[in-house]
Parts: sequence; structure tokens; C-alpha cells
Amino acid sequence: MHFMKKKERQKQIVHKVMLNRKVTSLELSLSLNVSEDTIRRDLNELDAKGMLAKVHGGAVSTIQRLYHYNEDAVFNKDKKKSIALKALTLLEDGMVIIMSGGTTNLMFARIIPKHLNATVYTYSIQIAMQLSEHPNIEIILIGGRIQKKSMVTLGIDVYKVLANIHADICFVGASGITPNQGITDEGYEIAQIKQQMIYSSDKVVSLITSNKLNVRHNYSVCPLSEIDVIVTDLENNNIDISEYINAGIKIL
Amino acid sequence: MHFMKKKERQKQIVHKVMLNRKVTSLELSLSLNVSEDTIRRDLNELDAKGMLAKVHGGAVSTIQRLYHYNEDAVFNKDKKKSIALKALTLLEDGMVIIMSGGTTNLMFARIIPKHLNATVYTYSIQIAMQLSEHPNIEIILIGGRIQKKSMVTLGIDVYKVLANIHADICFVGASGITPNQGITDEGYEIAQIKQQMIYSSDKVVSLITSNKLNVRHNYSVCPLSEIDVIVTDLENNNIDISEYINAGIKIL
DNA sequence: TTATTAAATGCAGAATTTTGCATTTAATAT
DNA sequence: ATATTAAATGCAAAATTCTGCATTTAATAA
Repeated sequence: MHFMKKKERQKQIVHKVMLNRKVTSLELSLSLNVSEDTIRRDLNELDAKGMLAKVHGGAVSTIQRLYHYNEDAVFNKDKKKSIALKALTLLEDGMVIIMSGGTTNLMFARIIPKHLNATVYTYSIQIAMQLSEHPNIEIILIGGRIQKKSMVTLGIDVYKVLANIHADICFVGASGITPNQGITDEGYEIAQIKQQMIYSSDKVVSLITSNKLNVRHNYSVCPLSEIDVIVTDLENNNIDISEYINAGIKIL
Repeated sequence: MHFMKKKERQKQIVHKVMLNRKVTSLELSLSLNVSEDTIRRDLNELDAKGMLAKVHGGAVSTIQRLYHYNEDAVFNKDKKKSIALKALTLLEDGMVIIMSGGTTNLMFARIIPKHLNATVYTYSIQIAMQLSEHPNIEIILIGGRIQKKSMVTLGIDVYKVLANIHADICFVGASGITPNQGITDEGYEIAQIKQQMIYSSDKVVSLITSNKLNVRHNYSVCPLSEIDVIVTDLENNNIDISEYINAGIKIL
């Protein structure tokens, strides 16, 4: 007799969980003719994929994620993770936050504590998707015409929404930063929008990988004087960031 | 000697493609010390994941998809696919389209011809994600507060945007439809928003699986008289839809 | 068209994953 | 705290996948 294929079995598990809302490992083990160990391993995988939630003794259904995150597609993943980790200290319950797009910000969004209570405004679809897994974060997605390559909304509507809100803190990604020019960006529209999100925030934080330090693009976002904190993957005593420290910016 | 692991190799392939924009199977075969067959099989997988695009002789870089679609999470997948297929006949180049959320609409978005030229307004994040793979569709994501369980935006801002546009056609999902009450929905806000998207469109099309026919919810969206076309998974001579046909609605 | 190069397919051995069992560790309940 | 049940871990056999080669089929080029 052949064993049932793993994928087929996992499909059935998902189906059963959907129907019954809750199901035990023992039940699954009996009805699918595999050991409870196997069931548990399946449940772990399905949980990771977001198809169900594993609980002690079995699994319960969740809102299934139609899209799932592909970490492999992130460039410089480790640098970005280390930045994200440092940036966590800047968060407090109750904050109103504005986040720009970019994978560094996305990494940050991923590791925000599950139960942080906050309101986040963003025009990045990916960040909105990610934050949707945080039960206590209210997400306001700022609408507009989608720029497909980065999956952010652009246009006058985005600008207008930002001009009408006020946030405690904003996390702005940067395509480049230099001591003289401050933050610059490759696109005109996105530079304007970042400018506005900075104006609308009490505190300005830039999460930026070291390869973008001392890189200048064509469109100006803001001078160093507007930035309160820079979070990079470098050590604090690295020579590359001394000029930013001298400009009075806090470096994490 | 150990073979290099598949995953590591694929990572390197993606990296090379990103750097060079284009790369041949032969080059990859030589530099990674595996046969071209293996490279081709890798490229097939990576293409499916959206990490690159396979072309004759090798691969080219694409905008990488950070999120990828999980078809297993769709309920009644086959019914929805058959509906989506029928609905394709309603599309024309140059249209301005409004789409509501829901997995039926999402399935439809997935199979829209790759090169359709159109403008789509939607408040569904998933549909926006999906349509972003269509190069000639301009997507306007309508912003607002995100309802996490369905990944649509809600609120007055959504309503206001819809009130200010005019579309050739709208594809509205429905939680339920009956001959007497027309389309009804489970939520008050979403019902209001659907109402407005219907008002803003010349032609109203409802994609609806048969299990939602003759189901009534608490909040009214619109009477049958507002609906031009219903697309279901049923055959056209099915008894369940005769009342809708009698009401003058075109059934696909 | 024909020549040439790429892709798909079938196959068999090598490598890896999957699985159940035995055992240890952790979590829940009384 | 103690008993009980679940989960994690290590291991070996079994199943499956991965890979290169040989061959067929399809796509591009001249």
C-alpha cells in the first residue's frame, strides 16, 4: 500500500480545519492514517504558511493568507534585519506612525512586536500587507495610482492625505543620503511625497543600509537637519557615519 | 564531494540574473557546475515563483514579487475559475473598470489577458496586487482604513473617491443575491461602498458563485433592476436562475 | 525550407526528505 | 506540586526528489 502524498494530506488537513474550525492532532492522525508526529509536522508547516494556526493539541482555522511572503526576494536581507532590530526601540504603544515603502521598512514591519498598539499610515502595499498580521495596528493605506515596480501608490492624492495628517514618528526609507544634500531620491514624485511625510511628523527616522550612505540622487527630499535618527547596519564607531553624528543626528 | 544544494544554487542564479539583467543557461551551467538541464529546471521553478523570467536560452530579470499567490487558500476554486472565464467576454480595451473585492473577482483578475489595456479602480489590496502583473493596466488603489480579514479598504474616503469617478463597467462581488432583495451584504459599510460603485458605473456585472444565489444578508446593496449581467458557475438552463433571467438580467 | 540550438521527456543512481518509533522535554490540568 | 498529555528530538528505513545522460520534440536562425 502506498502512503498518501504529503501535499494531498496537508490539503485535507486544511479542508478539515476549515470545516470544523478546530481539529485535534489525534483525530487527524486517525482519519488520515499517519502518526501524530507526522500530523504535528504538517501542522507546523501549514502554520508557517498561514493556512491555519497550530494550538496545543491540534489546530484552529484562521483567516487564510492568499498571498505569502517570499523572503528570498529581499536583497541584503541580513543587513536589513539588523537595521530593523535596532529600530524597534523607537516604537511605543499608542503612536501614530507614517511609513514609506522599501524592503528595509518592510523588514522592520515584519518584526514589529505582534501586539503593538498603533496607527500606521502607509502608501506601500507590501507594508500594509505585512502589518495586517498585527491585530492591534490600525492601518490606513493611502490610495492612489500604483507604481508597479515598487508597489507603492503615488500621485496628488497621496500627497493630499499626508498633508492632512499628523504623526508622532515617520520611518522613511532612502535611496541615498549624503552629508551635504541630505536624503535624495531617484523619482520626483516620490521625493515630494517623502518630503510631505517628513513635514507631517514630529520625529523623523531613516532606515538605511550602508550601501546607500554617501549616495546622491537627483531629487531632494530633505536636508540632514530634518532628520532625527538614522538607523544603519554599521557599528556606531564606523568612520562612514561620523559626519552624520556631527550633524547632530542620533545613530542607531 | 557534495553537490551544491539546490536552494543555494537557485539563490546564486537569482543573484546573477539581477546583476547582469540577462544570463544564458550555458553560462549558469558552467559557473555553477551542473548540467544545463538542471539549470533549466531551476529556471522553471524560479520563473513560477516570480523571481525571474525564463526566456529561450536563459533568463532575464524581472521585478521580483515579494509576495506570491497561494491558490490553495481559495475556496471553491473551480467554480470561481469557471465564472472568471465566462466573464472575460465582457472586457474591452480602453475600459475604465471598478472592481470590488472577493476571491471570485480575484480569480477573474488573475486570468485577465496579460495585455489588456484598461484603468482599474479597486479597494481590494489583493486585486491590486494581482493586476500589477498586467503591464498595460493602470491601477488606482482606493485608500482608506484596512479591514484585515478581507484586505479591502473601507471608510468615507473610499466612498468619496468612488463618488467622484465614472466607469464603463463594474464587477461587484456579492455575499448574497435574491430575486426580491437583489444584492445584499453582511456589512453596512461595504454595502454602502458597493452601492456607490454601482452608481458610478454604466454597466453592472456581478460575479457570484451558485452557493450565494438566493441568500439574503442584512444590508441592501441594490435591487435586481440595477444589475445588467450576472455571471455564475451554473448552466444557463438551470432552474435556480430563471427568476433572474425573467428580471431582465443577462446571465453568463 | 533546412540547420542549429534549446527545451522537454524518460530513465537510473545519488542525495534528500519524509515518516514512525523511542525517548526526552515542555505544557496543561487537577 | 503532580499527573497527564502534547511537543520536540534523534534515528533508521522508506519514499521521493534531484540530477546527468540519452533521446525526442520544439523553437529559432539562415
